[in-house]
Amino acid sequence: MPEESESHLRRSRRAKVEDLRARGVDPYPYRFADRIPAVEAVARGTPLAPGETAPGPAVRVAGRLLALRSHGKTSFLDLEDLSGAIQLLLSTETLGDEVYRRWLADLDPGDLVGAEGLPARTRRGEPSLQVRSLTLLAKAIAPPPEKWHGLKDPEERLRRRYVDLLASPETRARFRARSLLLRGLRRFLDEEGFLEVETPVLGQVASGAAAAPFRTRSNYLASELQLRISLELHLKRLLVGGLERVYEVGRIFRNEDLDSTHSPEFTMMELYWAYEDYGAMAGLVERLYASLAARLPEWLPDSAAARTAPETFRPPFRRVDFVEELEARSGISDLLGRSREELRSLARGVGATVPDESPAGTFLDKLFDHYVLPTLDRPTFVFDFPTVTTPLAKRHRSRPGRVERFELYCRGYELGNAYTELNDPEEQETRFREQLAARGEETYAYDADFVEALRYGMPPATGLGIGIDRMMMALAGIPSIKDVILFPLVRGRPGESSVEGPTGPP
RNA sequence: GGGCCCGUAGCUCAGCUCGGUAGAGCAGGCGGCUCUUAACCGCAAGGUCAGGGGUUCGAAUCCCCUCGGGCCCGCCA
Repeated sequence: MPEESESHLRRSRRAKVEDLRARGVDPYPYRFADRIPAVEAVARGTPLAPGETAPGPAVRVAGRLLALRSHGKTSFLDLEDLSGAIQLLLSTETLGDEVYRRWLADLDPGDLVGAEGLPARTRRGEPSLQVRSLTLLAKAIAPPPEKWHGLKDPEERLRRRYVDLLASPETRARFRARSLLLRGLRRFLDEEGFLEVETPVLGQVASGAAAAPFRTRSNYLASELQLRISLELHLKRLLVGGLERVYEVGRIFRNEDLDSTHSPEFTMMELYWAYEDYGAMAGLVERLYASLAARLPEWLPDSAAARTAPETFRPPFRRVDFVEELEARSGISDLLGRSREELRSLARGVGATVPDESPAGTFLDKLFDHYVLPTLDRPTFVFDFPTVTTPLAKRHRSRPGRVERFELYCRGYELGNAYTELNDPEEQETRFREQLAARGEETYAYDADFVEALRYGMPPATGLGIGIDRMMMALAGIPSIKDVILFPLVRGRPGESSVEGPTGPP
């Protein structure tokens, strides 16, 4: 526990804890069984007439006290659990003067309590629980945020997400929706016959994408390790091994900035499907998004996104060709016939500031981002990227200079990236070497064991990658990635839980 | 990496332009109230004005530095 100067609020609550203990009451008891959700308790009271109390049976609810409104001999307490809130009705009439006063004196907003009582409606018609017994389940020493405004400070909402969650039903609903979305995704893939697998986070070299890895060290191996930046190369090894349809939902790590659409650790879903190509994959992606969007109203009710998503993601999705669409939007002809220098000056012309020595594909990507991306306001597959930036995809079966790859875009978000996978070991080796030659540092690391795996024979296959955080953002209409990650990376503050002693490589 | 903005009580915010004893609401304490639901009424209390330095008779306010955060741009899938 950090030493912090105790506010008078905390002192007062701590004093109540001591007082409870002195009276033999455990402020942190072990269990409160047989409770029903608050909304269900509300439903039991709703059919009653105003002023009426049900004869029975008694019900039990548990949750956090939001507000206490005391009127002398009657008091109203709002209790909230994950399902919703219910009003507790306390009166000297049912409890007796002494017990009533004792309970009110013991309790504060933020406390966790269990209540048993009879469903009732107040004279004003509010469904309530006429309380017979009340049990403190955990005394809150720290006072909750203000009941009306909640926790607004964006920094505190991230640093102390638990306070954001306890104070905000909207935040709880958002993260619950993320969980349900993930469950829906797994169910869909399971039903399609895919096996969920787990592959290593730690390895000698992180490959499968172009990104700076986090580095750490194994004491056992006495060597540097890297955290994965992609799931791809291990999952393809599983295709070699005969698992045929596999997917993984896992955290990957890229040593980059945190901004509204990037997080240094984020959740990636990748799947690999033997004996199919990227055309089949486009069909699967379409069905996947349509099925998830259709259920969004159930997962995140009362949201604008839930109302529009089922229609937005109704198949078939629009399909465009990377080069044709870019040429049409930009008015530039013969893009693939142009030199790297020409493409660079075209990219510079639209404000891109990438390094001069970047490969041609980088300049094409910049042009695409400028001319085409803003026009993709409904789900659109972009097909057949130029070969240059995609070392893991198979060359297009009929179009020179292209690979069999598509990305799905919607409203500026990339919602999926798929290839017909390269499975020729010699070509894979060449493409890795070209990458290394072209860019040096941040590029696809050469993974010799992966090439060796391909030499045993990887079936023809298609693969897909979807960033789950962005999928959640796009479906639920949330503009910042920090709002879909429970505990985003934040800078440490002096004096806060620092690690002592040696912590890793210098 | 560049620019703009923010940090005041546990929480939500005034006060800063134009320097002069630190303010409100909620929450907490005491008292009152048998139907409220942002309950209400009365009384009393609550501050490292993010941190450090400077200017000044005097700094929450002006200047500089540091820390933390937000937004935009750039970079990065």
